[in-house]
Order: sequence, then structure tokens, then C-alpha cells
Amino acid sequence: MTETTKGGGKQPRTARAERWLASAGMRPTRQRLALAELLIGDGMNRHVTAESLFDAARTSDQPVSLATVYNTLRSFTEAGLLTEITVDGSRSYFDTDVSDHAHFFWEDDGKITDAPHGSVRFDMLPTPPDGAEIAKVDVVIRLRRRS
Amino acid sequence: MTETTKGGGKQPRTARAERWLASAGMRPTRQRLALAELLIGDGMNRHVTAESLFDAARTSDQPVSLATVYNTLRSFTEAGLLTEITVDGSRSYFDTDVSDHAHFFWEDDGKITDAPHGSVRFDMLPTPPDGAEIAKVDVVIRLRRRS
DNA sequence: CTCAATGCAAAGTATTTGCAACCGA
DNA sequence: TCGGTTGCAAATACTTTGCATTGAG
Repeated sequence: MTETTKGGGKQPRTARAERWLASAGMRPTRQRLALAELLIGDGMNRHVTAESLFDAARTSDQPVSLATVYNTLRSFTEAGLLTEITVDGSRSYFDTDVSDHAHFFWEDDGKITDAPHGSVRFDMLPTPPDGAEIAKVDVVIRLRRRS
Repeated sequence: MTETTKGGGKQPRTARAERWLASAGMRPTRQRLALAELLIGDGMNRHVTAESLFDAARTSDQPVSLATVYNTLRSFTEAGLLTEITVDGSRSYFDTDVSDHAHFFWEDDGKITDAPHGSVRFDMLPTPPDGAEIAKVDVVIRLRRRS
């Protein structure tokens, strides 16, 4: 968990976003900063779709074109700043938490939340087929609201 | 049903497909039978996309329109004959094995195979958030070819 | 004969791409 | 300045839908 400094002078959201981009060697352009701020500026919005991030940007002071949102999300992901979560064939979700963890998928509203870190543990995993190695194990826990 | 000869030996692929449809209360139309045969007629083609099944049908003696393939896959899935596998945001995969099991996803060629049954065991799973229950736990093991 | 199922093409979504204008280093 | 970025619209998947036709019971 990235427990950031809370005390004294609060880091402006922009500074954090700048560091985030720099850590991946990405140029801090206006649009990227705006999106980065929305993504990691505070605790909100950790799981986004292109559409939801686009709306968030539009609502905020720095509107960005939808195509750029798509391209930027992809760039961030390729740079290792985001992870793509595959839970629903129709949309791509992105997560600002790139550490290994499972996800809850709320079937009712299509929302995604994090499963508590370390809450999924494997007792046993298959041996990868010959000539292959396990790149990643994705776990999606589908939730249904109990009535 | 003019089922005259029930002969001894091997059930024709069609008979199996018919039973499969009947078990879900679905009308055995020509197209459904053709697709069902391709899906469960023999051991092949357990994991399909709309496209791959469409090609298979096209190659075989009973061509079916692509829209019907989509609609039929959806109907089969809703009837519980298939499971939809979500591993890649861009395409939907369907599996004729509806039992609970994990999947290998070959990142190189986008192919899906079954992980051996029972090869994934959980030591621990999160408690579902309040008011929710776990509907299903999807496990996708992403494989990368080792060079 | 009747209503579900099909076929086709057109309509939808979700996402990518081409290319000129732009801007950060 | 120079090459990486952006914006827009058009292009590209993938999938669903409308509606007339077909066919199973």
C-alpha cells in the first residue's frame, strides 16, 4: 500500500501527478497531468473506464478529448502506471493500483472495487504447460446483491 | 419423432446435440443443431468465439449467419449450456464446459485452454461486502511462451 | 397454421488510427 | 526548433437489433 505523507504541507495534486508521470519517464503534458490528477490526485476514482475518466475530465477544469483519454490510458498501462482489468467483455477498466490483487465485480451496476489485499490466497496453482510460464493470475470475484 | 432405428453402437453427433438442446428445453432447429454439433459433437472446439464458430460452421456443411451465431451463443449461455469467459476485453469466449474451472489464456495467440480441473485451490477468499454474496470466482492464468 | 427462430443488413458500442496543428524540452 | 502529443473525425472491431421470411410443432 502506498501510504503517502499526510502531515504538514499537503502536496498539491499536481505535484503527485508529476512525480507519477516522471517515474515512468513520461512527458508531463497538460492533458496527461489532468488525467493523472484525476487518477491519483486523491483517493477517488481508482477504477475507471475510458468513458468515466472522460466524464471526470470534462467535469473538471481540463477537458480532454475522448480519443486522448483512450490513448493516454493505454500509454499509462504500457508504461506500467496502470493495470487493465478484464471483467466485462464490453468495456475496459483500468486500475491505478498495479500491485497484485483481486477484484470485486458488482454484477448489478458493473462497478469494480478492490478485494482486500492478500484476501485471496492460493493453496494450489497448476503447473504451466510446457514451454510456457505464468505471466499473471487474474482473479475476479463476481458479487450479486443479496435481496 | 420417427426414431426408428436406435442401433447399438455410436450415437451420431446429431443425437448428442439433440439431447444437449433438449436438456435446456431448446427447440432443435437446423442452425442450432449445426452449431451444437460443432460445439459438442466431438471433443474439439470447446472454446470458441463467435467468429471461430462462424468459420467452423461455414467450413462444415451447414453455414449459419454470423448474427445467428451471436444470438445462438447468447441463447445457449442464458440456457446454461455454455459459459462465457472474460479474458480479453475485445472478444467474448464461450466454453462448453460449464463446470467451475480456471482457464489458461495464451497471451501470444489469444487462445484459451482449460486449466486442469481442480488445479486451482483457494486457501482463502475474502468475505463478500455487506449485502452481497459471491456469485462466481473467475480465475484466468495468463501464459507467456518462454523463449 | 402459429409463433419462435433465422438471415441479412443496418444500427450500436467500444476503441483505434490518420494526419494536421500544437507544445514541451 | 523538433519530435512527441493532441484533437477530431473517420475507420475499425465486435455485437445487437429490426423486420420480413422460414420452419418446427
